[in-house]
Amino acid sequence: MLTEFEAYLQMHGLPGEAIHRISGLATRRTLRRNEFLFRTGEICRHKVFVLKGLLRTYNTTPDGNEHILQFSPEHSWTLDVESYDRQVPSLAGIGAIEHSELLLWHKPDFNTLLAEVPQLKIFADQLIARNVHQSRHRILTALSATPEEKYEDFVRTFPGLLSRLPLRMIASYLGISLKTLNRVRHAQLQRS
Amino acid sequence: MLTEFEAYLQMHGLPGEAIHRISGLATRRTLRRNEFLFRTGEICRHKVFVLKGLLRTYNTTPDGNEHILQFSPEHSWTLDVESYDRQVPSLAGIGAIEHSELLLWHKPDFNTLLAEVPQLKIFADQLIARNVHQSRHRILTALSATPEEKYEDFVRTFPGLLSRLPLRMIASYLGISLKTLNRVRHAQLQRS
DNA sequence: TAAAAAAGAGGTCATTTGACATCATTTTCA
DNA sequence: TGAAAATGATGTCAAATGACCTCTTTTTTA
Repeated sequence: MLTEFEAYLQMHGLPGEAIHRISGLATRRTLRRNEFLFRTGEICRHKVFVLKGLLRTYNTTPDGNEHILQFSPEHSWTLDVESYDRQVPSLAGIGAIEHSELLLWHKPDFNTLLAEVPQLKIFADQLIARNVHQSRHRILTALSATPEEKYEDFVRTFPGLLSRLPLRMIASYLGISLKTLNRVRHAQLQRS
Repeated sequence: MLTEFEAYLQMHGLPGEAIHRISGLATRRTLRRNEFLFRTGEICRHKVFVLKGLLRTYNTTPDGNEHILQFSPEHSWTLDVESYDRQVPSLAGIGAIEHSELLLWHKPDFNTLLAEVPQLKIFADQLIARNVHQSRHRILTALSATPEEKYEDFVRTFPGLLSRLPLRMIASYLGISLKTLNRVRHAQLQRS
């Protein structure tokens, strides 16, 4: 029987043997709601696949405001790029919004896999490409969209997350205040 | 004798034979000031290296506002990721701010190089990683920084570009109005 | 289950920001 | 070189936004 993760890899075209090797080096971890995988200042040592639950990558500004860079629901990958790549203390932290189950790979192990399993390298490159596209889109939205457009874009892009997130986190992700988010939502109700 | 581009590749650790193959497939192109490499709606067919000059990647919103996603000065690479990767009409355009000289590679040619010159693939991966870091940083700045902080960050990050760009383009890059940019600059003068 | 904490709705108000317009200066290019 | 275009500085004003506050409801947890 395949685990859920193995089915995920199979669905993305990886052959059985590759799947076996990748799974073999993973360790499992559970995070309770509001628990952290690591906080600002710690080093991001693992590549992370989210089996179940929902994580957030956040950054805290000097004045104490928290900004959410990314939500990572089930079947997504996450890490703090900068900290992982260079193994330096992170500026961002990752925490669980819901009770979550993760698979972790130590960086050296994952690098070994990338070097020895060509299909994994190809798949990882695809994920990075998608990430680059999404970043572009997010930058453009942040630059040019009104709060209303940002919210509509969020709803369109992550329809499934809307009901799982407190509004203040959506506001934090969009870079607007909770007040403004409420105004947008209220205006939309008026119109419909 | 090495061309400037070949020296650039050598400086980044690529061996002579690889450099030769990469150069061999490039074509040159000159853009005059305000000329476009391609506009919104066209397909981005080339990978681009800027030998001299300065390009901008911009996006025009439905209401006619232009937003600058990226400046590409000499010795940087550029393209419209989405359009290049999938060979679909671009949402962004690329144009010359200054008279510029470029090297272009057709996508199939560059893919051949990536497949056959392992050092190029490694180098390209490094460039992508840097791009991902920069995107993160830009997203965070867009979300959390005040106009003043955005401008200071710009000056810190691209000290050399400041004098080469009209202020309205800097404002467009930062996602603030020219008016606000002027206010910020004026406030800084007051203080110093 | 009861107390505590978090979430969120909404009011008020000061501030920031952008839209629009004008004018002087600089740059471009025919 | 001289006309035309672009640049950018600045004023005015209205609108958008966030900070701060209170109150209610929901959720968490001890």
